[in-house]
Amino acid sequence: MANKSMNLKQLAEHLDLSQATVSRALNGYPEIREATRNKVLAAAAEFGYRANSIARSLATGRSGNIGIVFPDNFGMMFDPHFLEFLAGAAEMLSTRDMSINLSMPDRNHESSKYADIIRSQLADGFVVNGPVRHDSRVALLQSLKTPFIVHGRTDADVPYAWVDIDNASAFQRAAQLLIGFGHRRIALINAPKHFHFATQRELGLKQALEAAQLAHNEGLIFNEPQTEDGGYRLTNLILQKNPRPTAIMCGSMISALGCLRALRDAGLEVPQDISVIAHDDVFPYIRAEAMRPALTTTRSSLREHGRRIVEVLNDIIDGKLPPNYNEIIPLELVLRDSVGPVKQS
Amino acid sequence: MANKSMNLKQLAEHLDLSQATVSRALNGYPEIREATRNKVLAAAAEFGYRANSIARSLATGRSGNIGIVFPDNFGMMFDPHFLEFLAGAAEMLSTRDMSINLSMPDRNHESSKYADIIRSQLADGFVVNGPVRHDSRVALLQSLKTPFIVHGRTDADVPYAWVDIDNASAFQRAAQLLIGFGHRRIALINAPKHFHFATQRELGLKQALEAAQLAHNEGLIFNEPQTEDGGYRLTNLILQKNPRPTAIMCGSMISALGCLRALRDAGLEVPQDISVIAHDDVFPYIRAEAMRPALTTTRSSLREHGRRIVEVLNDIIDGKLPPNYNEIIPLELVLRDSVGPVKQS
DNA sequence: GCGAAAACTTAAAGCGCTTTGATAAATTCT
DNA sequence: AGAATTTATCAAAGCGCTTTAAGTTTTCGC
Repeated sequence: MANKSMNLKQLAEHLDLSQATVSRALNGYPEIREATRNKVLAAAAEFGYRANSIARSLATGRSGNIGIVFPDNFGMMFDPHFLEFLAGAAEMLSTRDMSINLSMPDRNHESSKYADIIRSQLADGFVVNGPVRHDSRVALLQSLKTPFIVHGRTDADVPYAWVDIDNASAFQRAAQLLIGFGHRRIALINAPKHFHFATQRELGLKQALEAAQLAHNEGLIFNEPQTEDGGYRLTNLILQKNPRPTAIMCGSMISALGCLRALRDAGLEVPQDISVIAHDDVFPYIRAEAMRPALTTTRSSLREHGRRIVEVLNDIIDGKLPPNYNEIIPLELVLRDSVGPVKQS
Repeated sequence: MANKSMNLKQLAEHLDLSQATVSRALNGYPEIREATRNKVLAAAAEFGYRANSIARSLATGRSGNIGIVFPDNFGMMFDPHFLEFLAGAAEMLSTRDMSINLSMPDRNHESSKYADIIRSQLADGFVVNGPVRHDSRVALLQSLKTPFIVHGRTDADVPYAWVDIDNASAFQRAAQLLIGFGHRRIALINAPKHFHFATQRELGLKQALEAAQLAHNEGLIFNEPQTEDGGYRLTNLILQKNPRPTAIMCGSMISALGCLRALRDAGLEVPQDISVIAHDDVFPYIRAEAMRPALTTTRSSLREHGRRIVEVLNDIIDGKLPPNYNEIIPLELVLRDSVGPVKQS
């Protein structure tokens, strides 16, 4: 019954109005009398009428979708945090009756996926995830003349829209905290170098060291995918350094898990023997506050990023914001129990 | 240039053919002469023509999308494995020029999201993720007369399409392995009881115990979201039991991580002091084979599930498979190093 | 009360495709 | 060779909506 629903024509006939009037009433055009609009709205509600979005898209040229193409950074290894981002984006879009068009890049002709989606008019704009420093997608999307926004940043020198956190200053503040506790040798378990955020985090650490007139920590920075076992392996490497670092910074909660595992295996207590700070993307299944000891973290909710970024992207699509708009989402340094003064040895 | 691309009309004019002929040639209809078809194909390639999918959808009534609505099981807490599933689904769809329409359920009027998507013709079918035992979505989608498939199963007594793994027999086999090693008290860190798969896993364990004529393990089964800190907390609880269980089964690699953390904190060696088996959904960032010791697991790739399920769903949509089709994907029991004989005390 | 402006409503075109039903050309059958 | 098929192509309708341009009615100033 409510299944094969009524279309505009039938609704208009039922109301004894033209399709145009009904359409306008539904879409909030001003030239419709209040009485008429109410009648239309009531009937629409009664019959559960909802515009066929395909037809609407064809007429308006707008799909009502935001395109997201899986980033393929490490082959087919997708950062689990990405789901949190998607959830945030979907959540915000659902309040606007929009949705995500999610697809996988073609293995053969890489970049063509975006062009395909545009030509097929499947999305009104894109969010680019997991940008690398030299990311071909920004040039591509620019040449495609389609609205897009990058979650994070690239090294591109052309202007484009992005929303990011201030990775450099976050890690600088975290490092300052460690330095304040007397730490001099600070190791960094970082994402691969081709990610802009990874270079920024390294920069932040180095700036903090410089500001304190400390030596750079050569040989203590590692760039790898932030997996659990990567964190484990790299921490073991770090522990073999001589003199041994007294603090470790981890780029993600997942690598932090591996790091903590290695520390326990080595019989080291946190923070008595060694301090740990991780970056927390706020991932409900792995919570920094539930660790023993609770982890001190730089913290920024990817869910929130997802929400905000589609908000901005929509404004860019609507022309309310310029196509080179950018925004830095502030992040917190959450002090918990995994950082302490350097052990006197 | 390649941006605002040619449409069918222009392509037809260029070729001096009717739109109908060009359309048919492109879509592989048999009544087109080979020579003509080749000419059309060549021109399409030359101009980078690609049918506007919105227009096609309007004409055919098919959207080319599979709808996936975020499952909202624990409030807004989304299982990170879900991303792997999405990746698999997107991957398979991309080979068919289709994509995923991803959206979030409305907080206010729950179920209406599916109806909205159908009325808006945004998807040709749905996959239902994270089914609970009494899941209203199957009845809803059935009443909406739309093709759908469930990833997993519910307790519904009506027939519907699903693809699942045999959780019961997987956990039975795993438990048999433990029993073979002399384990008598086996704890289970399981997902909440309202998930069908959780009840099946419990059933598998109990069947194995029964078959070995062992007492049921009352008080050793825990049902909670499979988080890292949940695994930690529950393992601590388990370790306080008297007599202490000699083996623990974990429903996910994430809870297994917490479990192992608790065991190390308690100074217990795996497998010398206690054996551990986990279920591994194949999550590249947390790998059972990279643990110390490498974890023995029941193993089934969610990525693969995603691929297979959209394949099946498409066949259901096309009428090649019945709407109550179902399939059990086999899973492996991967023997590694975390299971050993019971310690003689 | 009249003309002009404002307020409302409508018919119809158009979005870019697929598909039906008709037509024209090529082939086969007596 | 002419009728009956088969094959290849086309013109036009239709998918369900939005929006333009044109009407019709109401309101208002004087």
